[in-house]
Amino acid sequence: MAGQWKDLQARLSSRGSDKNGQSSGAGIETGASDRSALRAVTDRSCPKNRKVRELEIMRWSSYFIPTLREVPADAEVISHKLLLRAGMVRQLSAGLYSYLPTAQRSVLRIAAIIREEMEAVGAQEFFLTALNPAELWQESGRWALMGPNMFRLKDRKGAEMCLGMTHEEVMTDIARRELRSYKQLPQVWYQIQTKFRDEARPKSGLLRVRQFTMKDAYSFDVDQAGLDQSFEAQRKAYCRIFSRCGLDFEIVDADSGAMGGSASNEFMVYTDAGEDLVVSCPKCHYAANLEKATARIAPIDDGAEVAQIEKFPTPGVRTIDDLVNFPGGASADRQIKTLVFIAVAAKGNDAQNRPLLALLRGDHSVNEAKLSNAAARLVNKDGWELVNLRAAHPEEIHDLLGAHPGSLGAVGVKGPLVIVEESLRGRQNMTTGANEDDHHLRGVAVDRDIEPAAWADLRNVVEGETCPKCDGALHVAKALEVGHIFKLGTKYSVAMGASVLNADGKETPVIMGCYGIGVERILAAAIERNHDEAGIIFPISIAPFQVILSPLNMKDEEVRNLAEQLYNSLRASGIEVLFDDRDERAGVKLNDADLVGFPFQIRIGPKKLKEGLVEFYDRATRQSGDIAADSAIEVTLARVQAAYRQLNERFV
RNA sequence: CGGGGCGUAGCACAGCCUGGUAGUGCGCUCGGUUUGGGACCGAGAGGUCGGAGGUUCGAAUCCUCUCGCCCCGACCA
Repeated sequence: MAGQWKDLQARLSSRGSDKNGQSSGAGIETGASDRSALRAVTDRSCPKNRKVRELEIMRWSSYFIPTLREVPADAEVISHKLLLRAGMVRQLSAGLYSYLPTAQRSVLRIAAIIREEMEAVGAQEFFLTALNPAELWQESGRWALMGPNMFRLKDRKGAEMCLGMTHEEVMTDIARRELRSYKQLPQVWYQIQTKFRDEARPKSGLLRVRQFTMKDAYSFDVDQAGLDQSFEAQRKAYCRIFSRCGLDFEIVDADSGAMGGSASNEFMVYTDAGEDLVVSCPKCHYAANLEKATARIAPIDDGAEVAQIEKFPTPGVRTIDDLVNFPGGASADRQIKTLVFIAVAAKGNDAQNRPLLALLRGDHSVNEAKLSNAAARLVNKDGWELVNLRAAHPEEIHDLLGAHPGSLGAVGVKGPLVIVEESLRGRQNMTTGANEDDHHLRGVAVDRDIEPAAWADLRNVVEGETCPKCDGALHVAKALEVGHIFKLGTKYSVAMGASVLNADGKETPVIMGCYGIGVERILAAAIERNHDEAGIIFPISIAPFQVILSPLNMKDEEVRNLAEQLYNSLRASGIEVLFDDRDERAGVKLNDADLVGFPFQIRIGPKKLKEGLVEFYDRATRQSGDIAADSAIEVTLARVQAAYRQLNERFV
């Protein structure tokens, strides 16, 4: 991995000067590929205008950065507020955002980093259509599974279409048509594409949206060992991508959810704006999404088994707490909590609603992802597929158990599937509802009195419980998912018939992996993690510009002249510089620069210039220092390079 | 989908309860004075009050419907 990284660096540094005299030398990454493509067109079509256009495009007076003084009322999370205030994005509709030029520059730079790291592990870039025919999704079974989260439409002939939420089906379709032999494998294909999801509730600015950019990669291998290698290569590439983007992240064990498959890792960035909870151990490397996390809990001494269950009246008792405080009640960890769910299952065109009881210790809370997995396993046994799992309505509960929530239990229950949480194994002298309003049972022994259809881990781990791997105390924190890698296995290749002949001449389904990154989430996460009261503090690798050049008084001729000079020299040195040539007061320029978060600023003021000095300002530390005006280029280059080194160092 | 909140000038908001000439700050335009952390003075431009219907002599204001946005929950590769 270190070797690959050095190769990459060498490639970057060996990039020559282009024809406009802009050099990408000195190892400074400029996201040059997109820009040079643009330039090539301009060069041919309008050579005379090119110079004018290029000079003006990096001048704030003509560049579009509509910063806001006041915070828009609709914004809640910090990244959303700052993206709006910094003039980077504007909202078009719920969950739909326009990226203005500075945001687009950042997004392109993030995409460029992703491309470099994908190519470095041998992944090949595709460009697929966002518009997909329904048939493909029907083949994989996800047409039904995705439900209302998928944007659907009909073409003029009435054929059903959808907007892609992800591209397993399309990639698998290409694979099945073209791949014939194990000799063609492995293949790793990726794209950076717009995805559409009709989210029930878009929110938090760019964090949960209905249209976004995703890098999605798919690997095709002939055997499990190959998949393991592909998976590992992606995992390492992801580490480099997020590091180069300046993000601190945690790799966590994750639930595979509707994607199916076995191993699954999420790349998480800790932030309160995130919607996931990560359980981590400070003593070892254990980290898992709450949906997957486990913990060891202390055994509880239940005393000697009593022979008889005893029903007793509990007027008005509705909650676990009520029963704790009720005379003759029980502590929460000696109660059995009974929750009723409806599993919606399908088999072909048949559908059925199956009631399901989840039993947990009174002081534990149910984790619906775990419950859903357990329910799916049960339902699958009979050849059905779990479509949905929902909490039962109060009327349904009463019809089923003859009592209202607050007095429910599973003792003697025959009809519904009963799933019992692992921590209830062997427990006795427990208290639970009697399925008769205002009555409970005590003296319940789980093994003796309850008939489980399955045992399962169903509960949420809580702060402070013991790590499953060591004796550390677990920590729970909010986090944002920026990447997710799966070992899919053969779910799609079997469903859609993608197979090759192996070395023994036997037809075998290809083994797949899929690997996703939310591009704009990287941008938003970087802002969540890097900001202060003045604004954004961009990591240099993804900043819209590396440097802002700020003459503090445009009326002063000497200031103006030096600024022009420095501007040209910086550009010639390959620095991405924005020239704040606006005729604004110093305060406005300084505040705007801090708000948008350019990593470095060169400030030219009339007084210091008389002594031959300019100021070099570091946005992250908010420290500035005087430097000789004629050393400004040298200093800037050194600081920019040092900033990149700092980001890259973790993987050398 | 359930609960809550909000739609009035580019932005942030007041006015609504108690119906009668649509306002404040910032931003914008012009003139002048200023010029190192979001200047000051003066003069201006800018609003179908989200939309439709109703009540009324008269509706931003009251009533009904509707659309949109935000937040909480449900949901979420």
